[in-house]
Amino acid sequence: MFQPAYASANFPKQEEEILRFWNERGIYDKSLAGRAGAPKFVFYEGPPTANGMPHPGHCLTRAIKDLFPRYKTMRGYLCERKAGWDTHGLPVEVEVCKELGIHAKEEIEAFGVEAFIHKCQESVWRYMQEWERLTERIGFWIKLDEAYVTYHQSYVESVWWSLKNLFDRGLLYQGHKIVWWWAQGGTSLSAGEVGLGYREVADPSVYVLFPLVEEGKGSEFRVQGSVAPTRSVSEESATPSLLVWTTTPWTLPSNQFAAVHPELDYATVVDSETGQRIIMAAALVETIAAKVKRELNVESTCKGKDLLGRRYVPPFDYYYKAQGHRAGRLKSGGEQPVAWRVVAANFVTTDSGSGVVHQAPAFGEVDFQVLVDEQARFIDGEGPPLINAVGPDGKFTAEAADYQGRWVKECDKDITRRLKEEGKLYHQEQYLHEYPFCWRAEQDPLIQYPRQSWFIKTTAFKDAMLANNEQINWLPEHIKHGRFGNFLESNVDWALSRERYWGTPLPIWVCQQTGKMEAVASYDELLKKPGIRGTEVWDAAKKAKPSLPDDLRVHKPYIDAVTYDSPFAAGARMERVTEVIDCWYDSGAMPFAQWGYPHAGVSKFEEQFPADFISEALDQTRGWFYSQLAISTMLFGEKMEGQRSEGVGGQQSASADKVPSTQYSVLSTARQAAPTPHSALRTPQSIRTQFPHPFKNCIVLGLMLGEDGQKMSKQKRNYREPREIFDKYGADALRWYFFATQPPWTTIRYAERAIKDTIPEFILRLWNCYSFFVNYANSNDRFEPEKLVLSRDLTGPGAAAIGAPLQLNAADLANSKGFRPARERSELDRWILSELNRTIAAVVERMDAYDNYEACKRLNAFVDGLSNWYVRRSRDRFWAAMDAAHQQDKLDAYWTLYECLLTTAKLIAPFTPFVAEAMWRNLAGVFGEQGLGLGARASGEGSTLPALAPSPSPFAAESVHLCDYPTPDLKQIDETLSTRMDLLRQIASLGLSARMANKLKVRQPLSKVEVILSDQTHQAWLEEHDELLRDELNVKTIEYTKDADKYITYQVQPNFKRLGPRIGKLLPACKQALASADGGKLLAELTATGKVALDLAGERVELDSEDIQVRLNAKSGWAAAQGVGCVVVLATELTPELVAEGQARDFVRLVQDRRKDLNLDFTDKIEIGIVGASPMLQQAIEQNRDYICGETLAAKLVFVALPGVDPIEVELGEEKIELFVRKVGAKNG
RNA sequence: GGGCGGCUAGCUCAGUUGGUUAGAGCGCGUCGCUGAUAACGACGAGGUCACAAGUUCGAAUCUUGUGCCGCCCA
Repeated sequence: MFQPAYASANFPKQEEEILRFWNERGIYDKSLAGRAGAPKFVFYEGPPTANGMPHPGHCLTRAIKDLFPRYKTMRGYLCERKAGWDTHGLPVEVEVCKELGIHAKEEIEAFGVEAFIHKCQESVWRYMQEWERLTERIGFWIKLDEAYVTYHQSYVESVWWSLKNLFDRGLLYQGHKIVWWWAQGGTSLSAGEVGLGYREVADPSVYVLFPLVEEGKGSEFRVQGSVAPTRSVSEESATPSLLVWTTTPWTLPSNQFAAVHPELDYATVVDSETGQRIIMAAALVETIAAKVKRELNVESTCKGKDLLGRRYVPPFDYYYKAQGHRAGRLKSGGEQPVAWRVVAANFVTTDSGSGVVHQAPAFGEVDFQVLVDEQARFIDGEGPPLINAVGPDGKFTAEAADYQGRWVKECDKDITRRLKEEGKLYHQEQYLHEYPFCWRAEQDPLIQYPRQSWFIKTTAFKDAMLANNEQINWLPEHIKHGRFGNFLESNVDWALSRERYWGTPLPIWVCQQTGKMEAVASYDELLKKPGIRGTEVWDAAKKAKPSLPDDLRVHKPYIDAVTYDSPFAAGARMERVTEVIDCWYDSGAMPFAQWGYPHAGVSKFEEQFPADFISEALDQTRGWFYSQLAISTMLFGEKMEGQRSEGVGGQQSASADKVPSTQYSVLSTARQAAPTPHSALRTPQSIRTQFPHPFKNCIVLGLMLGEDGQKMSKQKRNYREPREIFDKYGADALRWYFFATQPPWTTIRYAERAIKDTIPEFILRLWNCYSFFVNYANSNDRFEPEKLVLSRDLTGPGAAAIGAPLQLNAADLANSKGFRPARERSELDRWILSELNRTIAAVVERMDAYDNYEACKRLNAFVDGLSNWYVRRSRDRFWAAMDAAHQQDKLDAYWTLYECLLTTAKLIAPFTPFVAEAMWRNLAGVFGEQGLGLGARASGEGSTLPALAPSPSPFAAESVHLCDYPTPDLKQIDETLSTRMDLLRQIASLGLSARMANKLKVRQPLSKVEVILSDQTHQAWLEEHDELLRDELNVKTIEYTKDADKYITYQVQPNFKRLGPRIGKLLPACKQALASADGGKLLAELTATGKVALDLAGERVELDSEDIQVRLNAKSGWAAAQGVGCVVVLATELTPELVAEGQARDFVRLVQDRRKDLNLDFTDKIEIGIVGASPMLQQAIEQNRDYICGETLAAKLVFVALPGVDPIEVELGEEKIELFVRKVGAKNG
């Protein structure tokens, strides 16, 4: 016997029970153990940060990360799932600062770096429990207790190893990065912080004249030591000036270039008043003329590219005086002045300004890139230096002597005034724009400012990364060449370092005397350095606070205290650089760092690299997706452009042209990379020859918006907390909502209603089929498969090994008592089994392609067919008596439904693991489990079926998640049957539609329907199998009418898809010709000769039956309904017999309602009394007495009151009668 | 400013290499069925497929442009 299944299941409660079951039985571990030795399916967990509450977006990620590993496990792969936590970075520091009520770096310093990082370490676990609970509750199977943690020493040391590798190969270098800088606070701000402080302000907008230097005249720059070119007075009017625009006059002293767009038109104009010749964008001449209110006469025009290389005299000579002459050798040969000339830049527009843009690379990220590009053209060391007349305090340095010590923004006016006095200012105005201020000191404008930073030379791997990207299967596909590919194409070197506190310390130590550096790959390696000192700082801290995790010893400030003897200079010490690294690097190192590789876990890493599957949301494109690809390509790629020979590291790899020059850097000239012999840690050959990229398939999830379509926000409360969703609807509902409502990459709008809807639409619908089955099987029928399924040793080749748990697939069931092969069963059974196997085939095919959405649609369609057609149309079979006449058909129905439900439980297990488990536990649980065996169950009693001979006790898999995923049995698939059943359902649908339109309710039997088909292929079959249709439509006979002209007209259309390529432009004429022809005649000709000929605009076109489409239209005056290829016509005349039968059915319905009201069990026998029925009605009831008594289980039907029974008054048609219903054997009264 | 994605029924979303009646679910309305009942079925109303131009015999679908929304980068 099955456990009773209640139609009103409490899914959330049931899920909690199943979670307990999984935990107690260790089902997840068993699912892995069951795949020991199987091929690997490698999954990587992109580490979430646990310092914030999880929200619905995280539920999606965790659900999809569970779906495919579960699926692949059932498909026979070993898929280990190691959890991970991202723990470093600015967000953590910000959280702690909030808690402490502080902001600035100096406040952190004042608070104490040591105490601060202790707080950070504690903070990252703040919401860990919520995360773990969510992970478990949503059914995400992953090893939480073996999670990797990015601040753990072993993880940090893996990262160190990789950085040492890069450093030794010359790929980790120092340079400048332009950051948004809060000068007063002495700190840079993250993008998020900058975003907080934008305000609209009016800044000066100045148009400055940069006089060009006449070609040839200024050629003295070639002579070392000579003075920079200037212009003589006579040149002034002859040689034009560039009109240069800027909104930050204070950056003009640091000018290095003037940028034009190479493809824009530039005009040389003559100022009608001053006679000056000025160059500006041609498109802006009128605008600027209007600004200065003078006529500007265009003298000539040229392209921007024609101006490239032209030299000019900058407005200030602080640098120009000494370096205006300087030239450097180009890589392409020849030489060029390093600065103060026109360069090309694609970002120049004619939207504002003059089309010529002042470039001060120190104070703009875009400008800086121009400098870097320029530097790249020169032989290393000979290119332009970075000019910067401003100190980190935001004040001019001695290099701009006139303004020394003054805050730059205050100098805008003085600078403008001076330009005006010197005749260099052409125009001045106010410019309204958004400009960022410090969000914690609102009066302080931020400036862009160069900071020394460490970079990884990712640009050297651009092609390798692009090649790897080609091999990744991105879903959706457009990510590959869209967002991600574009990002790779525009790759710039990775700015790795952060001037912060809580992060992986950059493992580079600097010689205090020579500035030479070396990298360290592990804490042990560090401790072995000669003359090591400073480890006592950690020892003391640990002693003072024994609860400190040992992992903190590789963090600031403890690691900073560790110094050792310099190998570069006797008596000098090596000290660590102060920076920590970008936490994205941590996450990207995860494929190897999660194992502590290469200090530990070497074989584990080799076995678990690369990943078969990862998934995160779109915002990880430049985050985790990139960091993984970049790091993996640099460390494990085969075509490592940055690497010479086979050696990973070593001096020879740091060749001059691959190591970026740092000589232009004022700050870093003293420090040079000092390659040291690399440690023995090398990339294993086995890894390097495999796929170099870190993941093969990546589902990029869409972002999840709140109920209002806005970004999810705690303040707006535009979503319901996951926990509440679980409690109200359950994890399966949420999961199905994610998987089945839309493809996972669409931007998804969180809709609680839609989550709720998944229950009746899918979960409950399936559950109803299941409870229907269980309740009938448990009824008097006693369908007990555990007593009918014979042992496995009888099932022949291909069956599971003896001793293995039963998975109850078709082969296991095949030798059971009362089990007939599908081909011997009824049409309906064969149909649903065909649908089942079609569904399996489609779901497997789609899931193997990572297409959960389409897979869900197929599952949903199957469950719909099972519920709304198979079970609905089979109810009578289950309801029939278990007598000789019905036994086999009944058993067929039971076996069919049982197989469908078992298989469906397996099919849905990866999607909705809880309801699948609940069904499986009951449907398969009757077999007992290993160790329990069949003996534990009573056998025989009460069964109406023959007892079985003793057989070895079979037992079933204890969890559906330990089963193999179903595979389709292609022999069971009958496409023709599917087509025919679709047609049958369509006819039924049309019949009901025609009834509706003619107010002929279904309870009223009709004598006949006539069906007209445009295509008679399946008509013979339909005629043979019309019992179902007669029942569904409640008609006595069904006729397939051939001579249909009285009911319908034909509408003939061309088959556009077929004819389009053939006759092209003649199609409209063809359509017209077919429409105006006599449809019936046309068809007759087609049937007779196989073709028809049309004359279209003088051309003869022959059409065969494939070339046309026929639609049937019902003529008016009939009770008919039309579909595309089918018309159904009802006979509407009613005989007295039909009316009586209709009344009988109405009466049955009333009695059944009454049974329900009386809470009778559906096997209870009753007695019926009727009072007040007309003779007509009495006669109708009498005529159908057997039918009525059979349907309602009435032992007695009388036309008198039943004593002691309360009657109810009911309406039957026009009549009102009193109805008495009593359970047989119930006490009177 | 650049890149990417989106815009289809009141709502949430499908729409398969372009094929002439654009679908589903929910919601709404009408009717019906029912011992699977937190149901179920049929029918109906509801669409300028964001807009414009183009390619084509034919465009929700391809091209270009515009608008709006979102994300990422500046």
